[in-house]
Amino acid sequence: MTATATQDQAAGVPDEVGSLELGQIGQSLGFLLRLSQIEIFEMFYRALSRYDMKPGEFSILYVIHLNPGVRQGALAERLMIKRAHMTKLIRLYEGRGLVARTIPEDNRRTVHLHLTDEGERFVSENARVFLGYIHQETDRLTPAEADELTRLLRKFLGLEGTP
Amino acid sequence: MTATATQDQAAGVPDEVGSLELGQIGQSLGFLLRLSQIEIFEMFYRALSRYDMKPGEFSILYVIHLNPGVRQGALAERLMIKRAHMTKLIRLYEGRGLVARTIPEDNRRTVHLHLTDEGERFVSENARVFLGYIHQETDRLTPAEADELTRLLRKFLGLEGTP
DNA sequence: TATTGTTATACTCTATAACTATA
DNA sequence: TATAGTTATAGAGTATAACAATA
Repeated sequence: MTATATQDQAAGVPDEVGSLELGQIGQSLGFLLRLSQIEIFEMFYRALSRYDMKPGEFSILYVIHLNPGVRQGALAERLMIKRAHMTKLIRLYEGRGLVARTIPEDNRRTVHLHLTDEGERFVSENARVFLGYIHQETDRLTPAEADELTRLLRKFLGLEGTP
Repeated sequence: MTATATQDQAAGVPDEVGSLELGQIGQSLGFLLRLSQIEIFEMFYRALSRYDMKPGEFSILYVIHLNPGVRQGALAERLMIKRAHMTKLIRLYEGRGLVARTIPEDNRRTVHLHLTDEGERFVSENARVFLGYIHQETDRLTPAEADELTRLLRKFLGLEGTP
C-alpha cells in the first residue's frame, strides 16, 4: 500500500481517504489517542446526547459521589484538570445545586466536596446509562482485547494497582 | 482499596490523590484516553518544546509530504479535522511558505496540496527528532506491550490493514 | 515561605452555519 | 442539486499569572 499511494500521487491520480499514506505517524501513540478520543466522543453523542450529560460532567460528579468530602485539589490532580479550571467547574455545579463545598475548621485553606441530595439523584439516575455505555465503547474489539487495551492504558498512565 | 477509600471518607479522613476511588470510570476507555493524551502531550513538550513544533502541525506537513498532491478534504477526513478548520491551518502554513495549494483544471472545486521546498526542508529537518520521539512515548510499557497497545488502538479505529 | 483555591485574561481547538464557486 | 472549500462567529477547554487567605 505504501508504494501504491506514493505512485498514485506521482502519477497525478487523485487520492482517496482510504489510500492515504500515514507513514510512521500511523504508529504514533499520540496520533492514535487523538483519533480514538474523537471516535469515542462521537460514539458517546450518538448514544447519549438525549440525556443532556457530558462525559466530563458525569465523571466529576461520579468521583465525588465515590469519595464524599474529597479535597478539590486532589480531585483536580487525579482527573488531570487544572486547579483554576476545577474551580470554575465546581462553582458551576454548585450553582446548579449538585455539589456542596465545605471548608473544614482544621485547615481553612482547603475545600471539601460532596454531592447534594440532588447531586446524588443526578448520579444515580444517570449512572446506569452512562456506565452501561462504557462497556459498549469497545464494540470493535473482542472482550479480551478490550480488557487488554484498558490494562495497557492504565499501565501507561501508572494507574496499575490503584482503584 | 474500594472499601478503604469510602471508609476513610466516611470517617472524615482527608483523602490523598493516590487513594482516590475512580470506580467504573477508571475502566472507561474515554476516560483513560483523555488522561493518556494529556500525559503524551506533557511528555512531548518536556522533550521537544525547544523545537517550536506542535504535534498536529508536524503531522499535517508529514502526511502531505507522504502524499504529494493530496486533496485538502481527504487530508481533513483522514486526520479527523473539520474542513473549516483545515482551511485555516493550510492557509497558515501557506502563509509561512511551507505548503502550496494548486487547483487542478479538471475539477476546479478541489484544492491539491504539496510542500514547498521550504516545507520539505522543515519536514526532513524535524522528522528525525519527531519520529524518534514516537518510539519513546511508551517508556512505561515493554516493547511488546507498546506494539499491542498501538495494534489495539488501530483496530479500535478501524485502521487495520491501512498504511 | 509554601499551600490552596480564586480571579482575570487570553489562546487553541473545534463546531456550526451561511456563503461562493464549481460540477 | 450536490460537492469542495471558505468565511464568520461562537463556544468549550485549557493555560498562565497574579492574587488572597491560610498554614
